[in-house]
Amino acid sequence: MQTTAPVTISEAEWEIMRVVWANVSVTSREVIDILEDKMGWKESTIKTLIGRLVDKEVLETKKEGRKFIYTANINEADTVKSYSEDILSRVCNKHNGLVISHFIKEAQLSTSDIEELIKILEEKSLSAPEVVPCDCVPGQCECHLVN
Amino acid sequence: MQTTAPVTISEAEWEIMRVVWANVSVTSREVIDILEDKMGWKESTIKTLIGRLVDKEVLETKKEGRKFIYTANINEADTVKSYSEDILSRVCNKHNGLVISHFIKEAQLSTSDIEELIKILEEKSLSAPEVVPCDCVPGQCECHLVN
DNA sequence: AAGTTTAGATTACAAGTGTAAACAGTAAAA
DNA sequence: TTTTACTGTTTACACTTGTAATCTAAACTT
Repeated sequence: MQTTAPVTISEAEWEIMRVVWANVSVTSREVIDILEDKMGWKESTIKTLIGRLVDKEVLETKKEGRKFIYTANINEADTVKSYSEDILSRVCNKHNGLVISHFIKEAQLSTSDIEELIKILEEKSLSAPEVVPCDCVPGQCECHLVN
Repeated sequence: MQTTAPVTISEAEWEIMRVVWANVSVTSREVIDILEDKMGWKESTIKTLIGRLVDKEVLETKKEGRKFIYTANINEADTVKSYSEDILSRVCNKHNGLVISHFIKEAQLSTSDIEELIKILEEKSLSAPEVVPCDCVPGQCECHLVN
């Protein structure tokens, strides 16, 4: 069962998730081998992080002999999406464009990525409003200063 | 002096910052009036958050009689940008396009926002690579499973 | 069967957050 | 001038996070 959960995954936990997402199903040993050196983490640390993710039900476990096989209960795309929502919720709607332009500037994009994005934008353009309404709490963005 | 600081602003603190950014310079009273009801926070809570932002040197203060005038020491755009970098650092470069497409789908964008973004993309396209190289730690993204 | 390795569970502990009450000093009001 | 109100400071406390050592039970070696 897939939860588009309001679960928060911390930065360190995210590193673990990347390994799980990439490998689909892993043992703790694999995660440890992959991250121990690269992150400079002790085995213990990685075990703790895995344990927390299991507690949060972000990782599923299947017992296999004495060890567990871990799989992700949320997928990367959904998780990234909820991050997107979070960041967009932090600025006035009127600045959404600006936020995305930052992203585009920072990101490494291939020609085909760019083509794809332009296509999405063009499509979105068809139903886009002339102007985006601000729905901030009055006092939390400049829009309201004018009124 | 403007610090593009590695300072972290928590979610609750961000709400305060929005008020400061929007109003350029504010008193604690103003922040309290704006956020108390909307956030369901007690006056005390807001004072604590302001205090912490001052400690972090994210807010500057100027004494004015018995009260302080608060101004931001970091700007919204830079802060948003550092968030962008953070989120991009959490996925394989090859997925940057996907991340941005999520953003575009979630965001409310006006026709002129969209035009602007397309323009940026077209420009970026001129120097874009055919394919983006993955630079993940082996095991942390699918790219490496193949090699 | 006894010893050793290993996987997961338990415990630890400091820093950061969300949330707030209590306090102290100064300015304003009576 | 005494009282009141208000602003900033101190203290509080539980939960999360980063980071890890230790413990326990099972499995693998010899």
